[in-house]
Amino acid sequence: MKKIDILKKLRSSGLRPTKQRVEIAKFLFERDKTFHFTVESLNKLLMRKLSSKISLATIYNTVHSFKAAGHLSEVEVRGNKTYFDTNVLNHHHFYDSETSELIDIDAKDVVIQKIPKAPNGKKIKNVEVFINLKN
Amino acid sequence: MKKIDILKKLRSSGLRPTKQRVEIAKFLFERDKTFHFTVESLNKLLMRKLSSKISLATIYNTVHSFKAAGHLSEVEVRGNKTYFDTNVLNHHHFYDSETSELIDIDAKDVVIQKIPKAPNGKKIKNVEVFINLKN
DNA sequence: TTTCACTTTAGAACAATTATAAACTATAAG
DNA sequence: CTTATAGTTTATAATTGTTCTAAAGTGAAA
Ligand SMILES: [Mn+2]
Ligand SMILES: [Mn+2]
Ligand SMILES: [Zn+2]
Ligand SMILES: [Zn+2]
Repeated sequence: MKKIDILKKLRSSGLRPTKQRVEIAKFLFERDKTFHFTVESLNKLLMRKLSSKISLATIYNTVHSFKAAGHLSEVEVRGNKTYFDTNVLNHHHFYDSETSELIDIDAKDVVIQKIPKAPNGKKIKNVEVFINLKN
Repeated sequence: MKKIDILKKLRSSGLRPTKQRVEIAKFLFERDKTFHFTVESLNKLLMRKLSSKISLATIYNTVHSFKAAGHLSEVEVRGNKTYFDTNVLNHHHFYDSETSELIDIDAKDVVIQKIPKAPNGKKIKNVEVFINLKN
């Protein structure tokens, strides 16, 4: 993903392409593989990468804006930090609790044969499969 | 589950059956259906139920002790509170984000046909299926 | 009964996140 | 270009969930 696309991505979701948002978006979206992160880890990586500092509040704001715009998703991981995911397609995860590392699993690589029907009056929105790993 | 079993359960896991632990264990384990809770919700329910107050620190201590003893499990739910579960068997969940309610799914009611193999050097510990609901 | 390791407790400390409000800036209008 | 302004960033305070501390209390072994 090129910088011009970053600008388009921001503008098309009603987000002004500010210096900070562009830096964060470049960092998050100009990569080939999915990136899973917490705000804390993103902050550390950005501090290392960038000369100028982006305030922590801005990182929170931006990540939430990107999520609201559908450019990031949230992954549920044990512990009390929130994990985000640059893969916004429906997919699943391996989770290595030793390293706290998430690995994507393509939705097509998981086939579920049997699933209970949703409770009365409810529908199934989506199914998430979480595979815990050990050594 | 009767009180005598509660005492056995505590003693057999090396936990002295103190007044507080017995009250909490009775509240958690003397029921037919699985109970999903956060420490906050448990605290509120206990305050309502009991005449004497149990300190929040004790509720945290006790829940952690019960979890360590294998009497409770932890469920991953979006948000930054930790959810606990009186069902310690391998099972799955429906999650209704409208009401923040978890509903158990018996392991045998989910059959997975295809799953990717674990990454190099890792093994699969367990598979958790999380079914998000909508109205 | 006495003793003491284990437990409870109030409150402090800590960690993650959100709110506040003042300074700053992208951009649209003139 | 200027200017006006709504949107944005920032430092910092506030809030929330959880863990730590250390003093007082208690279950149970002897
Ligand atoms: Mn989490
Ligand atoms: Mn959680
Ligand atoms: Zn992912
Ligand atoms: Zn459950």
